[in-house]
Amino acid sequence: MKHSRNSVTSIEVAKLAGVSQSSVSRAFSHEGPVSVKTRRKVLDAARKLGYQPNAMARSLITRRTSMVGMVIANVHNNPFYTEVLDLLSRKFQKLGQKVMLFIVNRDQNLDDILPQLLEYQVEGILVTAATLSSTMAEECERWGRPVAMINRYVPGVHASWFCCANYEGGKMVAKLLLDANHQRPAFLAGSEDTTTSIDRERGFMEILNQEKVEALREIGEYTYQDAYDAAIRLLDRKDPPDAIFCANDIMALGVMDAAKNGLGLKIPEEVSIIGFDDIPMSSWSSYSLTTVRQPIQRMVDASVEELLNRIENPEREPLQEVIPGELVVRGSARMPGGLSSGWVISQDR
Amino acid sequence: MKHSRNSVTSIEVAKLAGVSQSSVSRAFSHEGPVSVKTRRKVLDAARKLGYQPNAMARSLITRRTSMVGMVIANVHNNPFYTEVLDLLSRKFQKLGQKVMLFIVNRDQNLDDILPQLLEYQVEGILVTAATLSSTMAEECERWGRPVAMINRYVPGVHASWFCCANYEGGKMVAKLLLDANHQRPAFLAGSEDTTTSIDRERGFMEILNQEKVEALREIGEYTYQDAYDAAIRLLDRKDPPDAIFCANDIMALGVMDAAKNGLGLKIPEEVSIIGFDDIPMSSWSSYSLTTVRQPIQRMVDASVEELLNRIENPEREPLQEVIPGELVVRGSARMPGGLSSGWVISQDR
DNA sequence: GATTCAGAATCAATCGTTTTACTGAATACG
DNA sequence: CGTATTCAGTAAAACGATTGATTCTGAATC
Repeated sequence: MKHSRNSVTSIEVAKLAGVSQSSVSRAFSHEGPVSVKTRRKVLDAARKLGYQPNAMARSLITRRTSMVGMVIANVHNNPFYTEVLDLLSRKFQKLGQKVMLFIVNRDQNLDDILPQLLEYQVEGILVTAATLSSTMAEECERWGRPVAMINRYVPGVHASWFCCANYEGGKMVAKLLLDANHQRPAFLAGSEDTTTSIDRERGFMEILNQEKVEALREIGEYTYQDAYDAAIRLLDRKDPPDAIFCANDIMALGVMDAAKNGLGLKIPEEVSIIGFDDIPMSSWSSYSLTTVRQPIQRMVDASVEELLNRIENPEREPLQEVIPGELVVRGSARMPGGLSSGWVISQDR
Repeated sequence: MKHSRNSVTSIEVAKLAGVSQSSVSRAFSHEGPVSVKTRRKVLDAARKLGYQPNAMARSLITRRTSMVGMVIANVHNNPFYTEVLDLLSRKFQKLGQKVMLFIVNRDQNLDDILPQLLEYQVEGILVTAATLSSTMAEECERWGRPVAMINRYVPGVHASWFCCANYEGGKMVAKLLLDANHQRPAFLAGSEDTTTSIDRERGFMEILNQEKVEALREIGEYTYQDAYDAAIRLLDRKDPPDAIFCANDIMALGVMDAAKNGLGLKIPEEVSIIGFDDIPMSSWSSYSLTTVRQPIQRMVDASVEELLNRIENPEREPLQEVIPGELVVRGSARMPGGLSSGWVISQDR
């Protein structure tokens, strides 16, 4: 089992360049005094040998790794999180951070993932669409490993998080449906254990209750197919809803297909459908889904910057922020007079 | 700039447990002789202090990191690669490998990514949907870092790769279209610089030329919108095609929307559309796209296993494999008699 | 020509493990 | 009883870098 891996060390470079090993180090890390002459000699020798500093050895002494851990769920069934993953990864890259990736199931326990990340000395952890137990989060923070979350929060825990204004988004949708004279709205929930679905529903119901409008409710996993099936159940009853607000876009698309192709209903004439996220497919002409757009870029930027910030300044208190989304009006829902496809309404109107 | 990071070391554990530091090491790595008594003492002390071995220090001496590099492109605009990413990541996880992730643009030069991976001592590199220059690949291999690619190959380079049988897939589609009496097929190419599109087109054209059937051709980026626009150009001419074979599914969906919603054409009565990949959206009832399914699970399994295999056995010659896809018959293309929606035809029929 | 002094180069300690070689104690055996 | 033979445990040398302390230059100053 011989492993003849890359074994060009700074010592060999030093030997070839005729300088000391520390000069090689100095020439690479732009610290300390090195004359242009020796630097040139070193760099030449390094190139000749194909030398590259060993990040493990470096991090051992500097106690910095420039690595962050990234834990993300729902990548395979929700394009929204694909986009988050993509943006996060690129942003970290641009800022010189290496990313150690773990893709998990939404409900998967992270207790065996985090130790691995800590073993590898990641300097911070970014969790998206997966839920961290509060003890685990505290654990990380206590060891000086800041944690930032996107679209999840753990009440009372010492960590950063950035969420879309789900509650307010739900309210906004309810208001619009009522304004457009819907009589019998329904909410299609995603899994019960995610704060996103819960908060969106709470906001939605808040307004309906206020106006004494009763709402139907169905539930499914966060998938196209589950939503499709749930929609059939919902729309096939004797007193079907005239509007369905779905916990996210993927579900809304399933609902649209169920209504249109499954039951032959006209959208939005016979039933209005609204989603949440604004994934790329929602703007496709077969769907033209009216939805609440999540401020994805801002969530990504904010969380990454906050994480790196807290890595540099461990004493800093974690930041938490609720970022408003905006309603994107397309063709899948009847709208109040004056609002037509193409409008984008920010949440704090 | 004080960083009070996790600084519980094996020495402190040793002190608390009243044993030597090497015994702590022994107790953790299940190597060497340790009595149950001392192991228990060590593990107790470790738990009390929250000790975890430092992977950097370990890898420095063992010269193993259990890390692999993963470079992937097109994640944001092609759900197929999202799925690949997801499966790859989980598979590596299951096999105890940590993944260092880089998401790049398809046409991005990897010359600045690879050095970073090598610096961090990844033991192998898995490249998907991005293209590695042959010198770079050789470089990695020469330093004992095996490279495996999915859906890309570099002719003559010493690396592993696993591709879908794109050429044969193109042939299969052409045969079916001809068998179903299409007179005027078209190919909608993705970017010119990807072997996938090129090979699929080559196979497609091969059969058409053989039968002396002329084909139209359009080109667009691998995106819904580009394909939509290209389809309009294609279908709006005086002699429009009666079938369009698209370089991938995302493009096919754009084409379907252009035909159906943009130009009011009936699918498949007025125009047949076929894609490649079989992404989840293709089975949605609004599309019901007939397509060639890539053997994604097998490609992932094979490439991961091959990579790890070559990490353990550096002298092993790299493996290369072309894995057949299968035609999934749905409703978007007229089929020869006897073939109806629901059929799945493997490539080597 | 002796003295300073800054800048360049080197020395050597260090990071937190693994692992080889060695010590000591306990057991087995003739 | 004396000597092999285990087996557990320890000391110490790596691994490949960074970095504070130290020495070495050689030019500038007096």
